[in-house]
Amino acid sequence: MKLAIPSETVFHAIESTIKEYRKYAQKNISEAIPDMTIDQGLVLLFLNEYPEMTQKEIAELVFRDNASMTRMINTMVKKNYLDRSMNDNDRRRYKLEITKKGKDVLKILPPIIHHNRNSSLEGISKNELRQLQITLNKIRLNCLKN
Amino acid sequence: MKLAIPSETVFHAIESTIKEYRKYAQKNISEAIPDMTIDQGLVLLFLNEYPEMTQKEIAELVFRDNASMTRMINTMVKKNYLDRSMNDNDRRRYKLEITKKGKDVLKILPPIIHHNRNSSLEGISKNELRQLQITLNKIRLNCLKN
DNA sequence: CAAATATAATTGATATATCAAATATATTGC
DNA sequence: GCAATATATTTGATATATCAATTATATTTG
Repeated sequence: MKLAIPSETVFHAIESTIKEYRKYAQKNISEAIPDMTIDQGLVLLFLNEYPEMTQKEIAELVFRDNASMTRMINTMVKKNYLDRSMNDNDRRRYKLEITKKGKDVLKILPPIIHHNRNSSLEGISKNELRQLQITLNKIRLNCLKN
Repeated sequence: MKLAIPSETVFHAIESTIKEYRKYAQKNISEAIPDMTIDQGLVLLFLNEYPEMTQKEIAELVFRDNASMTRMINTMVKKNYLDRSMNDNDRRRYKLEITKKGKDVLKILPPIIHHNRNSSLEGISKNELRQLQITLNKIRLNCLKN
């Protein structure tokens, strides 16, 4: 069986691209907010936009599983970015609130993320980006349906 | 600052695609070889192709850092897929050898990987794939140079 | 309404990721 | 040949990932 060597496949291209982006984005975030990770930042942004969101819903949006989300939120509570308290309407769920420290971060984070996204997409046309999304989506759907 | 919601960005598309592919590919591998992960499989393939490769070189090819590679190889030795012994030419390095169990896996792994790759790329033209690689590479290089 | 089922979140086990610091050996330059 | 430097690998700290099993509460249905 003749197999393309992994590093030449499109999957490797996808993976190395997202890793390079993450490394780059994380570096820029860390410079401004040392103890904040990209993913914790995204969770903050989501919670800010949709305050009623459950952990499960956030997990789906950021494409992570519930267990990961539980642990991520644990560390965010420990780092004092979030407060977790009981939700009296549905006691299986928690009420998640952004702390003062979290709100401060929300002031400086968006421009950094904006810059990360823009600068990593420099020189790529709208059209090219749209095509990228389309092709990626085909791959994703193939994986889901098989 | 108006920020696109993370799940709508191209980065999310990239990330969710590779995750879906990994999940799909891992499922197919696990059915045939329960204790083998995708990445361990790739390391086996690489070592088979390039037996003299150092851990550092493998790490670069599979786009991981040295520390991760050390730990991955530790678990592969523990699972009896690899033997690690001293390299007398350069005693900073190790000699990595694929065990019988590893060789057995190498017989059944390639067709599975082949199938994973093919079926997830169904309905995508050569041209479209080439364009995908080109665009991803632009992003990757933007991240590297910034 | 009670039993069955569904849902939200956690926990345990295991694998991986990154960074920075440490260790051990090789190589280079004076 | 020795000191300075470079290289290969490991280790520690911390964050994350997935799966399966568990807990606790809600909802549905006979």
